[in-house]
This record gives sequence, C-alpha cells and structure tokens, in this order.
Amino acid sequence: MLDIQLLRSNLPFVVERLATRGVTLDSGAFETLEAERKRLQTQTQDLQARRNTLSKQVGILKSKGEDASAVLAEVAGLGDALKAGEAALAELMPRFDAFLAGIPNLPHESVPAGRDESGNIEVLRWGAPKTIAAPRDHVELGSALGGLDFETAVKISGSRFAVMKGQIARLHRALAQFMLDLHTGEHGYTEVYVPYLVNAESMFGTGQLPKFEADLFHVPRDENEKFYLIPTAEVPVTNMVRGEILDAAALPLKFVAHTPCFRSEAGSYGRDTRGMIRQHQFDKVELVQIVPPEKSWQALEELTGHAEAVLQKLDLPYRKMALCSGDMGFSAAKTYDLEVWLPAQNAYREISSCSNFEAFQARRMQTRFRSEKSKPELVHTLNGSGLAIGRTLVAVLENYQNADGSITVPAALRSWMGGLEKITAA
RNA sequence: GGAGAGGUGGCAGAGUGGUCGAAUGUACCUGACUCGAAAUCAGGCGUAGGUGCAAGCCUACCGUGGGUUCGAAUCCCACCCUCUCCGCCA
Repeated sequence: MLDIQLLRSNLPFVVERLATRGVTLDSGAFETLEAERKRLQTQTQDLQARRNTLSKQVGILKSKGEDASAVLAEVAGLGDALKAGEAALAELMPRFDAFLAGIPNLPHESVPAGRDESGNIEVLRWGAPKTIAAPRDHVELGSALGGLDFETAVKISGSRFAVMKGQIARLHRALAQFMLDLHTGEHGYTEVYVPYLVNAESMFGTGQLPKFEADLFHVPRDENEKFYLIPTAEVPVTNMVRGEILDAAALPLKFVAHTPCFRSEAGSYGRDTRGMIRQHQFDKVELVQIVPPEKSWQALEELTGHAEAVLQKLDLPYRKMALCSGDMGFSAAKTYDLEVWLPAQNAYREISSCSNFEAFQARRMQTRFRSEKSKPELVHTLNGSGLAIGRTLVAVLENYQNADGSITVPAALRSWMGGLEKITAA
C-alpha cells in the first residue's frame, strides 16, 4: 500500500511513477473520494465531539441530582445528523481503502523503464554454458532414468503435477537441504517452518489479495471462512511480523524457509505445459528479510547475492536481470530475476526473483520498529527465491547430463546424496 | 468432538453504565541525590486518524463484528482466539 499522505501531497508524482508501470491512476476518482472523505470525516467528528461533551454533562448533572432534560433534548437533536454521517463514512471508507489497496508499488528510481519483459536489463552473466551435443530435456532424461513420471501425476491429480522417484526424488531433497544449510550456515538466516494454509489477512499483507485471488488455491474452512494455500513462503514468513512493533536492536530479521508452493496458474494455460517448469505444486527455498528503511537497498544486493551463491556453488550458468518497470510484480519497488541456463531450451529461464518492497508490504501489515525515542516507523521487507527447487532440479538434469543419459551429481550435492557421483538408470 | 475458564497498555493486573484511554505495580526514559552505581524521590511514557505554521485541539481503538443507551472496557447477540480437563489422533 502506498502512503496516503503521498497521494494527498503529491498526486502528480504518483501518477507519473505509476505510468512507468503501464498503470493509469484515476486521479480524478481519487480527488473525488478524498474530498468526500475529508468533508464527511471532519463533519462527523465534530458531531461526535459535541455529543461526547453533552453526554458528559448529563453524567455530571445526574450525579449532582440535577435536571438534565434540557441537555438530553439537545443531544437528541444531534442524533439523525450523527447517524447519517457515521453511516456515510462507513460506506465510503471501504471504497477508499479498496482504491488504495489496489494501487501497485512505485518503482524505485533505479528501475529501468519498459513496458514488458523485453525491457529488462541484463546486469550480469555468470558461467559459460557447456557445449552439449543434441541436449535432451529434463522430461526425456528423467523419464529414461525412471525418476520423473508425469502420467502417474495426471492420474492422481491432473496436469501440472509431477511424481518423482528414486535418485531423482533424492536429488530434489538434496537440493533443498543444500540450500537451507548454505543460507543458515554461511548467510546468517534463521530457518523457519511455517503453515502452508494461511488466512486472508496474511494474503492481503504481502499483496496477493485482493487483486490476485484467481492465482490462488482455496480451501474452505467453514461457511464464512477459507484458507488459502501459499503461493510462496513469502506469505507466511513475512506475515510472522504482521502487526508487530519490533525492537530496533532485533533488526535485521533474516529467515529462510523450505515450503511447497501452490499456484493455480490461471491465465497461463498454453505456457510451459511440458515438464516441471510450471507446476501447480513446487518446492522453493525462500529468503525473507525485515530491515530498517535505510538498509533495504544494500539488503537487496546482499539477498540477491545469497541466491546467486546457490547457482555458483552448483556451477550452473546464469544471468541476472533487472526487471523493468512494466514487468515487476504488484508489491515490488525493484526486482532482480536470476535466470539459469537450460541447454534443451537453449535459453535462460527464471529460477529466482529477488525484490525490495520498501514499506509497501509493511504498511499493509502494519509492521513497524521503534528506533530509539522516536515514533514507530515502518520496516522495509525483502524476499527472494534461493532457489525454486523444481526448476533447479531441471537445470541440474539438463546441465549435468552425459551422452549416455546419466546425470553427474554436482560436487556440492554429493554429501546429501550419500556420496553418489552419478545417477544412472535403475 | 464434549465440559469449563478467560481475552484490558511492553509485561502483570484493577475496573461490571457516567468527567475511563483506562487505577496500581513493573519495565523503560528524563531529572534530583551520589565520586560513580544501587536504593530512594519527582516527572514522563499506547496506537492510528483528522485539523492547525505551531502549541494544541478533536475523533477512534479495552479479542473481532453487530446491537441497546444521551453515554459502553462495563449490558445484549454472533464470531474468533487462548488456557484447563475428558475423548480421539500422527
């Protein structure tokens, strides 16, 4: 959520920054809402103040045993105007809040302008893709090794799910273990285990609701309430601090979590239908940081570096992209995507997304910290995949394939694979 | 699933219709005393919003949402959560 004060004091600036995202803010609608809000609120609060004063007088008069009927008559005269004002406010404020909640974050000044992904800027390229003659894709490799089975997954659930078996399943698990140990051991993150079903307030806090309900899976709880399956650990982990006023000395908070992620992938029916690239369920190791505002830009660089370290230790070629204004997510002020080399696609594909949300999520969550003596101040939040495990598995299979269809186990993973150096057909 | 108890400020804990945003204790901040500290004493100390150049003034908030009333932390209704006991369960 944007700072309401910023919209009031500098609406043209907000309009201009949002335009770089391809978003047109209806400034006329805002000005109308704001004028109405101001009129109703001041008027209603004046009436409330009058009523409170008179009601106090009633109490004083009655305690003295005096007649209060004149005051009671006056306060009765306020009744209708007061009720009408309160009702009008109660009707207006949700519309006002909904308008505000639907506005995406403003891109940071360092974000390149652009309409779509073609405007993204490559800021770094690491590692040289190996030359692989006639590379096979992960579906072919995994199936031949007896470790990837999409047909069975279709029977159990439907499309966009996978079954893994044997050493491939173990490799998948090894990747998660490796990433968790790296981030906790070398990057200073605290491992957390969190719920996979969350409430609507949490989804609102990180910005998935109200705009992106269609991308989420829902689980009914009772007639009035439902849970949402998390689309990323960002949601439960970041919301751990929702509504909190943190001690300044406790910052930064750095959490890492390994969770499954569930996405309905509404609106992407034709894309990446083959293999494990785009699934309804996938595992991810997520990095989350809660930091003081002045530290967040440095933290974004560090956090992205932590995700890059995973790729480097696995010796997987990748490039780092600065997303342009038009390609960023709703809540982000700036995002780096890491894209890993996939030989069979002859392309770099997204494997991590690292963002600084500045105070956008913190304001929705009301997460603040108390710097010495001053008023509570909103924190900044960041997160990034470190990494998406399903896609990392794909990258390992395709980049480490051998001519005979076997897979060399990357050196960094062998201690989690019982020392195994090569995966061959069972 | 059944029975009971309870949700009030950072924490503990009063308050059951009226100058209550809320006693008291504790923690914390400032000052006094002290060579310094402890102890003691005095003062301060919730959040959000509105308005104002500012000092300030005003509004809302006692789990959440409704209701009764001139007036609700307090009364009524619904819901949520926590704890204890029983049952079941990994």
